[in-house]
Amino acid sequence: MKLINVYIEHLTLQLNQLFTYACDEPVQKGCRVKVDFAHRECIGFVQETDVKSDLKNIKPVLEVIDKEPLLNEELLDLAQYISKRYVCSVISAYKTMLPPALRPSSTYKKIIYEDHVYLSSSTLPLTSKQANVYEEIKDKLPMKASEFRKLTKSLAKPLIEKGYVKLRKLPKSNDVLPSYIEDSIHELTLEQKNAIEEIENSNDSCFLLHGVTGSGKTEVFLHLAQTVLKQNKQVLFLVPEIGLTPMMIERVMARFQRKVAIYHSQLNDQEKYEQYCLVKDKKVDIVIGTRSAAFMPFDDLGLILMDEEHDTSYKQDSMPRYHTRDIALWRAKYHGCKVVLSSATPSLESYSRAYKNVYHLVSLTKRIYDQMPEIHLVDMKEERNQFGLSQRLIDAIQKTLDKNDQVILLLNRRGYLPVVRCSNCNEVMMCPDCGIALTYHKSNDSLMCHCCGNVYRFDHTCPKCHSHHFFQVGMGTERLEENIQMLFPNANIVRMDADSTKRKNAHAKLLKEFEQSGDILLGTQMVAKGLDFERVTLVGILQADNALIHSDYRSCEIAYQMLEQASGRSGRGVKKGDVYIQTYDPGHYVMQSVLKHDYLGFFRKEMSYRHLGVYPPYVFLCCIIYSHESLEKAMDVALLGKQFLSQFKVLGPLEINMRQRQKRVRLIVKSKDETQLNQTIWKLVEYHRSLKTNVKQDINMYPLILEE
DNA sequence: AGCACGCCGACT
DNA sequence: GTCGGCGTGCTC
Repeated sequence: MKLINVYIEHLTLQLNQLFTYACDEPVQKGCRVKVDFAHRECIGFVQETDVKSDLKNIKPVLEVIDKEPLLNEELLDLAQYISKRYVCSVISAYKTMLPPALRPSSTYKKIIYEDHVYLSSSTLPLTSKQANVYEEIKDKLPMKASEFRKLTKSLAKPLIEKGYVKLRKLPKSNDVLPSYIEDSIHELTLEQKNAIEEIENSNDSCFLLHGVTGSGKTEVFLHLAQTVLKQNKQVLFLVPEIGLTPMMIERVMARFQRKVAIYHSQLNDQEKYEQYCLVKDKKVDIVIGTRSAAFMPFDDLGLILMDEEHDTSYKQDSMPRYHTRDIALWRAKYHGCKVVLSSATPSLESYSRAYKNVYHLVSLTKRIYDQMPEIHLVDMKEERNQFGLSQRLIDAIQKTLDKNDQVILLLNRRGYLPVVRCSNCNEVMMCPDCGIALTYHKSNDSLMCHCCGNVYRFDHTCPKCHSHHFFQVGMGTERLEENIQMLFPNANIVRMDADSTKRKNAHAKLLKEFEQSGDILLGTQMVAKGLDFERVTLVGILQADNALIHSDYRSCEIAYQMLEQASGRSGRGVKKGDVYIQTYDPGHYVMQSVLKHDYLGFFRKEMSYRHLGVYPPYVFLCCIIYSHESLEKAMDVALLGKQFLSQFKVLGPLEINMRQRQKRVRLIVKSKDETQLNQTIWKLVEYHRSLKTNVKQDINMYPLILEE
């Protein structure tokens, strides 16, 4: 009797261990099996074959699901690395690495197939009509059966029956590629040429391309990719979750034609599966996509490009909480290829590594059209606030519209009213699950929790005192749109936020609409990222201090990145651009650094604060959240956890927002020694299991955002 | 995470 | 005397 070791699906970190089953059928590492586990059917993922065991009661596997391994050796190894580094189960790493349709889940996801027609040979006689059609279409094969029937009409059947063509079932494919655009090849600037040469001629493996906004980083990317493709190697092109995804895909497609796979969260399961197979079957050389694209089954990777490397969407905020940068570096090492991280506003972590020559720093200091936009800090203490706008910004918008140029306005808050407060009894509408204020959305006349996404009916009656009157304080993008339309009745306004981009491809559609006929693009931070429209010469940022008031250690870095990136959307063409930043604190070093486009100045200042406060990149952090319906219970277990971690500096326990009606308590662990931190956290997992408590412990290694 | 097991209170 | 409440512990 042959024995195998499998990981069991769905069980949390508590059960990150192998279980032995008997299996006489041949089965390989990396395949799924169906097993009986604790009196129910589960999916197991084969990790080891031909193992020895002296356990009694070894059950047989019920069914071998896969003939071929789902993951190759490299990706199986990568899962072990993710599990170790991020303190998560190996099975959770496998799950994120696979497209949903192939995940080791207990519910089978259906893969839809359709018929394709292939050329075949036959000696059976054809009628002249049949022969004519056959001659016409035989060079166009293979094609979809539906298309074939359209072309051949009634002659389809005899051609198939006589064996001149044959049918084969393939997974149904949808065209996920965006509309085709013309490629525009730009003459490289001297800086760009030097950057390309420096990267290609170096023996270093990881580069940080620091280029100011509008300096043509994409063109550098495309040239580097070209060289690698000529060597018949593959290129992975990573982009952040939103915003510039459609624009970047278009440019890569325009340059390299159709041998591109695309992978991002907006694809449905079927589409993801198709794109995954394109890579697995070696039908494409370039993959462009968001963080999940980092797990594509490459066999000969030649280059990894990571655009806007500072973007926080590169870190997954559910298990496994990996950072895409770590995955990129690991895979580059495995394939012996280069990684280029790129940003106009690098993360402090990456820039400090470049500073210490861990990464090779390459800089682009000039814009293609050589003119940085001019920044105007508008001191809101001295301005009258009209519908959220200062007179200076209103004048600037009017001037820009008069010139027939375009405007981008950024307000990082969606909805209509961020807080709904009864004007009679001061009651604030709150989310019962999260305990935070609900936002009023006018479009569907409802209250939404921006934490959990729950939507509640709103009958405009206070649940406490039954009054019908509410304060109208604060503003989100929805209300701003209304106000702007009032101020500029002839302007065509496009609003882009999480609400207006919910539908599929809404992103690309809104951007197209703005490009063709829009005057003002108004939105949340997603309008700050990567957009490249030559006619935009004014960017206005409202409530710029919002980002600074968080207590998070990273809030200044995030604020700086957001302001500088948003500023970078202005004046990207021949015309000079302006940026108006409305703030109550124009003297703040974040504002002053943005004013002078002084990244290095910001970096030095922020690093000195991080050093003083003992925060990354000077130490490694781990964030642990204990949750339970009783605050007291969660607090008790958190205190035990803190005791267990007494060798480190631990902040907390601190009560934070509830989630799903569970009270939550947070610990933050700081350590200068990464290995020691990692090992101790694994011991904490063991310790927590030994407590046999029903308080949940959730671990986030190297967190980017602390306030949850 | 489920789901069986087990130890007490309410009820035909 | 039994039905079922949910706290606890195990899963090859």
